[in-house]
Amino acid sequence: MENFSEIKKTKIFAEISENDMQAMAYCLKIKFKNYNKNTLIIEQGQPAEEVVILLKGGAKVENIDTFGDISLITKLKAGDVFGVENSFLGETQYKDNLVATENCLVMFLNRHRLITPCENKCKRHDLVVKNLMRVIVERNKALMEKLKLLSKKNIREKVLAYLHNQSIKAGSSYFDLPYNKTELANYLSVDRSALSTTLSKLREEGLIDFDKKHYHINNKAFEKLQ
Amino acid sequence: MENFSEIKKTKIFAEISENDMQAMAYCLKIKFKNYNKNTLIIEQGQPAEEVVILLKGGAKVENIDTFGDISLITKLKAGDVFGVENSFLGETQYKDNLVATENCLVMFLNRHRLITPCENKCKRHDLVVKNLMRVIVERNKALMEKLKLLSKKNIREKVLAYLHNQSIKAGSSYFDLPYNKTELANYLSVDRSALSTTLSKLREEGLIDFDKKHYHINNKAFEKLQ
DNA sequence: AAAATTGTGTTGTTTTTACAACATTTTGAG
DNA sequence: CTCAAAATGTTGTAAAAACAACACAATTTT
Repeated sequence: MENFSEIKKTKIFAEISENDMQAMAYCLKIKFKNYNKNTLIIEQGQPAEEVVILLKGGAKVENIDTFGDISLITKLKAGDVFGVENSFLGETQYKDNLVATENCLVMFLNRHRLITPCENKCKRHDLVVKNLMRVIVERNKALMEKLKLLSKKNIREKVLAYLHNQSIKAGSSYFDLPYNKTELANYLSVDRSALSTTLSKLREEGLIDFDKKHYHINNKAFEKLQ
Repeated sequence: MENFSEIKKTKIFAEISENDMQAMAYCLKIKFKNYNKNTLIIEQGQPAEEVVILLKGGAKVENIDTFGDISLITKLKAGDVFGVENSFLGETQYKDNLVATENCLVMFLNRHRLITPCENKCKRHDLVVKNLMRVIVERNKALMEKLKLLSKKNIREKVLAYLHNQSIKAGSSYFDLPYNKTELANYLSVDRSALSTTLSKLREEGLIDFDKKHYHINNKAFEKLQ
């Protein structure tokens, strides 16, 4: 099947065989499309008729608020999903922009077909729904984690807590962030230059070290968090 | 069935008949317990073996961070659910405190039984899973909404955006908040006295008005948000 | 390889926030 | 109803953040 090697790596179609996938392809009205770097894949406010899966490349999710300010919600990599919540809530508009940060191959699924398992025709549809659920709950967890970050009193605590989280996830005190400094400031909803100052101070104090997107957090910093 | 009038009002058992409920009761190992006001229903860090449903009364969800600071996550009312995400992610610890803010009647369900529909025995189990999913997606949406609030640059914008949201939800420019000023400050992660000052200023400018938990947002304020 | 664009760190200034202290009001328990 | 506890609004001060401007570095484009 076309692009199956990428499809099987996605969170939603994990554990699905090529045969089963074939059976579902028609039912889910699967479509594929390529996007060039820096092009808009989904525009905030447009009718949300499809669930979007990133098969190759990378993208970012952005939100434009009523003041026109743009904030970076998150970055997506191959296998990640966009617009799932809409399906379950029956919401008819995408609430964020999806922008290709690299050349992308994108898969579209009909959102109505996705959540209502069809009789007989496609066998493993129930497993897909279960996978979907997992994706949503994981996002839920990520959102709560970010919420805790943004609830911190000052930039210093936000940064330390974020680096601490990422370090835990990487399973090492050395780790890479998906963001450059400008993006990190945006992600943490703080001023870029203020973030830069804070990072420099933390480095000066020997609590952290960093180079480009590569970071190291010292044990001493962990202690500060206890 | 015991407490069925409350159970059928919950989000998870919406549309379930008393007969079906009866059939599920054993399978889900349903238990009931009463809690007095200001007592701890669930303690952060304890083993998460059950999903908690508030049948009567009110409760608040709090999180204690590594610094020992307590933040108010949300308030629950009759019919609301706690600890569902744990079930899906197979997480073994509750990540927040659940505290009764009034005398409560609480229902506990076995988390393992909840997400794995049992064969034959309880008929409408699949509908329950669907309801659960809806609950999670709705919470997801609420989390994203709060995230957008906390991303705002200053208290003024946070408050205006929050009041705007609540006004939309209420479908009127007059509405009640579930929080007093102290709790609102906590919810928005800002200093209480700073919030108080901001609210006073907004009232002085004629953008909003309020008395206790009752608020009114003026059209002028809406315009500021465009 | 050169040029243009974007990212980064630093500094000084202005604005906003947190913090602390207090008087007053409201709430809730007995 | 009374009294204690909690919530609220206000003020002044200290701390932190946002903002703006800039030089330099890194990256991307051509």
